Amino acid sequence: MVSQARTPVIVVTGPTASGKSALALALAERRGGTVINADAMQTYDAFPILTAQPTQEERERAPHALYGVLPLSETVSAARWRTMATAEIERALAAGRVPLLCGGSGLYLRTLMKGIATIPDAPAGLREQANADWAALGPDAFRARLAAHDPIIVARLKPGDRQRHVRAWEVWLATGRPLSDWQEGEPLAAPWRFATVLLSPDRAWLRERIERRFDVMLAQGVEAEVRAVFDKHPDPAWPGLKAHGAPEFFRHFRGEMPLEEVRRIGIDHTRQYAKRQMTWFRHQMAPDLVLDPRADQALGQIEKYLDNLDA
RNA sequence: GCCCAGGUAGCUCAGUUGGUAGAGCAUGCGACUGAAAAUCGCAGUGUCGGUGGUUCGACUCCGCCCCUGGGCA
Repeated sequence: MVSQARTPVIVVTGPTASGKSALALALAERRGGTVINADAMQTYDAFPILTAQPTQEERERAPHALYGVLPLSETVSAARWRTMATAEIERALAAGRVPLLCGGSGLYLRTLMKGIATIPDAPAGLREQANADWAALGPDAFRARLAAHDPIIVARLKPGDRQRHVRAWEVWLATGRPLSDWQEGEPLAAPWRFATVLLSPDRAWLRERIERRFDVMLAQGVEAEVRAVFDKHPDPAWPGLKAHGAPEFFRHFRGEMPLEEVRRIGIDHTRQYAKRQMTWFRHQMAPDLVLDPRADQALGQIEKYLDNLDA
């Protein structure tokens, strides 16, 4: 048994449907770990099936944290997740357990490991107004208005990138200080050592797996799960409603799309997301261990690596 | 069998009065500092159903054939 004081925080990441959860659970069982969710969508409580959260049985095999902890009406962000994850890591360590981050939100993991600029929260409603401005003014005028206060950020952003322009404007309005200026500040570094494991699957294999998983979700009753939320007429702006497949199911419920198309588009979007994740990991991350999830010895390789760290 | 409408990128389709083609989606590649399952950027690809003809030149016009959908028998 290795000394837990020397054991780093373990990070298991990779594209969606690559087998992160199963691997993390196996590791947690063998090392006395707590699995901590590092996936934005899985923090919401509304779509456990659609977002592929661990099942009840799986959660009984080892402690799990940050799964389905926020109502759909709330918004997670990288910084908010970092705060929650930090608390969970500390709690696990205090209980003598190995913190095991598991998830595919690359930005969140980077925010935790390398930090992010500290910026005050913007008052509610500002973002909504900024989005409305973008629609009313059009990209060029919105951009010009922002450039008058934060030329640096405007130079960095692609002209069509509504979301980031809106964010920059919101920060300027809320703080009177340019976002580019805030970002100059020293990010808070995490106090722990991390051991990062990246699952890097073959694309064709993953594409097929994503399709199969969608069919499994259908068999498990995702349609009813999404329907229950649809029937409550949620605010369409809630970020949690963007889980792959949810917008398509909504259109289906409105009679605008056959189920077969929901399936097709849901699968397509998930595959596109997996591609974006792989691009992110390839260029934004330097993992300690890169594994092919198809390999049976993946678990063994990780344990060997961890044991060598402690030796 | 006859009539009509079609056969153009992987899919759905556009293509002005003849000058060898282009959108959306899909795909590939990339960016990424508080919505990240988000938000964006860039880039392919085509025996224009087949075949003969008219023409300097045919995806565009004409003949024949094949296939698909609809209608009439």
